Amino acid sequence: MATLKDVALLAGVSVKTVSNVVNGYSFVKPENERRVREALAATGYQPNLGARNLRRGRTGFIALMVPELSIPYFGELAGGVITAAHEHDWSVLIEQTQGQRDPERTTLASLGPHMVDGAIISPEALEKDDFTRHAPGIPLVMLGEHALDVPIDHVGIDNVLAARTAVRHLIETGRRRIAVIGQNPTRGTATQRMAGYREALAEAGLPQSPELIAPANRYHHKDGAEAMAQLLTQGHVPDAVFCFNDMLAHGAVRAAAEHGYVVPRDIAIVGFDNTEHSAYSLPSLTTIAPDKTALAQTAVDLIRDRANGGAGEPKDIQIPFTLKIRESTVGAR
Amino acid sequence: MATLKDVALLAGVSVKTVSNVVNGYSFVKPENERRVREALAATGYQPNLGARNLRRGRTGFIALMVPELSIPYFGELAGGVITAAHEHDWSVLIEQTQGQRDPERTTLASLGPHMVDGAIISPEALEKDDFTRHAPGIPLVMLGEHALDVPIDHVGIDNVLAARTAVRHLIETGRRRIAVIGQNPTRGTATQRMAGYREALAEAGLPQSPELIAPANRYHHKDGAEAMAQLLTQGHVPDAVFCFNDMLAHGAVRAAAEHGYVVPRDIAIVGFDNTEHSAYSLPSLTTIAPDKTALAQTAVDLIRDRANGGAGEPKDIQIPFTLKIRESTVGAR
DNA sequence: TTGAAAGCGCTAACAG
DNA sequence: CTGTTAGCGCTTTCAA
Repeated sequence: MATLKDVALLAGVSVKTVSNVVNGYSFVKPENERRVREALAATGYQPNLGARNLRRGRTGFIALMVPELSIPYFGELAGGVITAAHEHDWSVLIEQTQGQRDPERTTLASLGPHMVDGAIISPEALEKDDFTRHAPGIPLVMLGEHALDVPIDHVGIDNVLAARTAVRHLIETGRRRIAVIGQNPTRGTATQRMAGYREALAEAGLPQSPELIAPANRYHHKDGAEAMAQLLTQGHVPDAVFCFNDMLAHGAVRAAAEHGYVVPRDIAIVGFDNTEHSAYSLPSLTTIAPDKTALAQTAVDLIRDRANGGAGEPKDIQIPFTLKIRESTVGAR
Repeated sequence: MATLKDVALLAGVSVKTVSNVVNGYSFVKPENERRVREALAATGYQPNLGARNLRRGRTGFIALMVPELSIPYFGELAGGVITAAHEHDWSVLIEQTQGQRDPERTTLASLGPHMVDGAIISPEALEKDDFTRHAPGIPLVMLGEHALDVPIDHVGIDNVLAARTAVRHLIETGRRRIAVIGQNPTRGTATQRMAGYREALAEAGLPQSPELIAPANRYHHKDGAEAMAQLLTQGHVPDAVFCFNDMLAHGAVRAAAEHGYVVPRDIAIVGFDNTEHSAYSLPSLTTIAPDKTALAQTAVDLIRDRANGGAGEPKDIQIPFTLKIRESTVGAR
């Protein structure tokens, strides 16, 4: 691999001059520039980013920490982050945590200022303590939850309100026995969505029935299907279910069908995330749709601001969401 | 940020000794080790990976280039690659190309030996020429397609055989007018799957009807739904459809339903990729299931072998696949 | 305008 | 066992 020095030698000039040409700095004597360019081409010189960054004190990378890329929501989000990051000449490093505290903490701690220029983290189980202890010394932005009282930039949607909106919709369409799937005290997301669920019930004067609250460890189809099956076989048949993400919801729809219930006639189901599939499933899924593009953009912008030395209070930015009303609650088909 | 030197100063030893302790090298006098460890703790020392890698001539990163992370198949695959890479102390950098030649080429060219130690690429539209011109000088492994005759390690499934298997299954279950959705001459994947489709038809002595071949530019639900709608409204009603990925298939199922056709009674549908959703949709989707974990593992292993200096002929590794027979072709429910 | 030289933080010879 | 020292490839004063 050709280095600056090689090029300089070949062109018969100093490293500085070559560096100047490469970086388009101050005026270089045309004659020299020509020779440098020739040497550059002849050697096929490619700058060593590692060395350059060492010198400049930046890395050219930002990290993105998500539970699992195999969850379509995070796949979609990650895609958006990569796109947004490219606009600031950043490449994106992705780490997975399974939404568990230990991997989240370890990953956080491993994020040195020498690896990445900043990190976007989507923590589920992290505690305040983990932050204070393992602050990686780089700009950080939290994506999604904000149950933690830590002085870090945050971007997300109003989870409590979103959950309340979803449940309210079920109530407005006449449902009364509304179950929830996804309860999980170790997940920040779950806690907030539970709160919204309870608020909506309270608001409508409906009873809170513990037997209609189904926990879920992971948030895959399987978990939704199992939770739904359990509700149905234990005789706690709801007339609607609010699921904490779309995968749980699709699993629940399937389980309901397998048990002979028709969605939405017998049971209405609403999800959360509006992943691409939900507009095409049978029935299509009513769900909360966060503006994922804005989420990704904003997160990257926040990192950029801090990386450029932006100081001041941590920001907390709310991104809009909408409720997509589809067949799983109003049964158009 | 504390450096080795700071630690050495504080511990009253040389940098070398600190480096030895940090890297667990040769025996260090216990007394010194203790002092070093104290200093390490006191300063909260974190090695500067950039500098270390500069010295070692490695970067600690591998790149993964995929069309879109928002396609669940690639999300699942990327998750597997990240997991496998971690076992070799690599972090994974993800780049998206939209399956288009230009971004693929640009990304390939930008992959210097100083950015990453290797790259796993899942090219769709790249041509041989692009490789010879923009070879990044790092270990490369192609994931998925292998239409190109370039001397690069490759891991994938036998696409032609897989496609043939899928179509054969349709024929065996009595289908005769078998359409295909996803044809696209610029995509390597599509070309191979078309070949398998044709082989299966020929094998069974079925006619090849051009009007049953529906192209698709992108491979999302939308594209599948549109292609299906077009087939149906133009009067080319098939009794089965082979879709080049699961998203197209789900879109097609939905469009069929919207036009009043029942899957699989009127039209059987088979997909490709076996993304998580396909086991839970209504109807669940018959699809080709590549062993994604093996795919990811093997790709990383190939990079590792080359990065460790492994020479020799480019390898071409075939990963097994199975045909998951589900409701969309045999209608259990 | 260009060259020489220092140094980013680290590792690896090479002495001691 | 440990210290000294020379770079890895690059950018950046500082002089010339």
